Amino acid sequence: MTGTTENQQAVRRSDATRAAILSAARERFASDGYERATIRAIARDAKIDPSMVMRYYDSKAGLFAAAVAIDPGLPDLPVEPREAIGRTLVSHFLTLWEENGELTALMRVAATDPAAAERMQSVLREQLIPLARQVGPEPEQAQARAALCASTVLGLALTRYVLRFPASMALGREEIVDWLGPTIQRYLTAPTP
Amino acid sequence: MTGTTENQQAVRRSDATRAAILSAARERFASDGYERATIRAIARDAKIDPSMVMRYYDSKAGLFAAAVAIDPGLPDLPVEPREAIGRTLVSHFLTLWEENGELTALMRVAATDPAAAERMQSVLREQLIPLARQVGPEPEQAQARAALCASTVLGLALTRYVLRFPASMALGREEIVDWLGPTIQRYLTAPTP
DNA sequence: CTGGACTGTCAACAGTCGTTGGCCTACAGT
DNA sequence: ACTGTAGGCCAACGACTGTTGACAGTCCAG
Repeated sequence: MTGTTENQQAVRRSDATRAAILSAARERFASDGYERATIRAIARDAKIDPSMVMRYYDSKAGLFAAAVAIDPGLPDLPVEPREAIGRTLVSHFLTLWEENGELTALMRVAATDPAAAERMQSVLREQLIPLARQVGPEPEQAQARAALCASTVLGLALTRYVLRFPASMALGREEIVDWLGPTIQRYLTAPTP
Repeated sequence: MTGTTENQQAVRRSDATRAAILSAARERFASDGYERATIRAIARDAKIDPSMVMRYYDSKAGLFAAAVAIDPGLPDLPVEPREAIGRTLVSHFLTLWEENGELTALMRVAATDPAAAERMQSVLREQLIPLARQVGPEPEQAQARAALCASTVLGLALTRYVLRFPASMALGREEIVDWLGPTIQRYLTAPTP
């Protein structure tokens, strides 16, 4: 056991270093992608030796996994009133992306790494499809409806946070909710066209 | 001059090799992204020596530029009837993406390479914004409307061709046009919400 | 005070990458 | 037939990568 207490969760002296590594890794992965974000560069940012990264996170893949571990927390969304679910979802996703830079990193990497793509898909499978089944008509169409919602939301994230199109970054938060809200609402609740 | 004819466009003996390199490069870039698609692997696929790639395309960057040179050809789209522009655009984009695998390669690379991202943005700037200015009300909002359309279409391409979400790949062509068509139509022609 | 575990540094390994230059072969123009 | 040039292969360079092991200082428990 380490630390000054006998608590089950020990406070290690290296926690600050671990956090510095993780923070630097998130920035580098988000801006450079997986391959171009080198362990040496991350270590330089965190002002430690590259070998420390290996000691604390085993490998580059392990570091990435730790850096993008995040929970979108969709299940806690208020489903009522049902006619506002579209705007609620869009608004929730906007804050999620703006608060967590690791989502940009995850998406940049997912573009070329199947494992990261699978991780993004799990959000759709475990959170968006159940939600579509819950609020939409014809539960057997929940897959299609959820896929459309994912494409809408991820499309905005792509042009705004990953590709950084000026025209997309210029959109105001309210503007986005006003335009995308009804779209999501229709995908989730409208009858099949 | 080379070749058996005196035409202004000489037929070089190496044209077959050039084409083989370009084809192999498109496949590798599309499936692996820029960094993981090595010149050695591309050369192996094309059954030639890696140094030939350098001879014909100068560098890896030059090869990539040649591999993703493509014209979306939006300007020739029929604008009439105006109430069908949404479905027309979606349908056009679908065939475009399904016929040209290099678009997937371009998007995969654009996720981490600013130059490729700029190239994607140029489509929006030079083709989508003018179209929005042409068919939509309030021309000063053409930027925002075009950005929303780009996010819609690229979002579908992302989930369907890049991330390959099963739920998105399961959507039929008609289904996509039926759902996304009205969305694009609204983004382009509806009054500001 | 002392031993051992923890935090950190340094140098090096083995592999891969893009890229280069030399060399051989085969074809085309004269 | 002869020769210059283009097509192609081979071996190697230098740089950079993830990863490893040996070594030094630091802290805490006994």
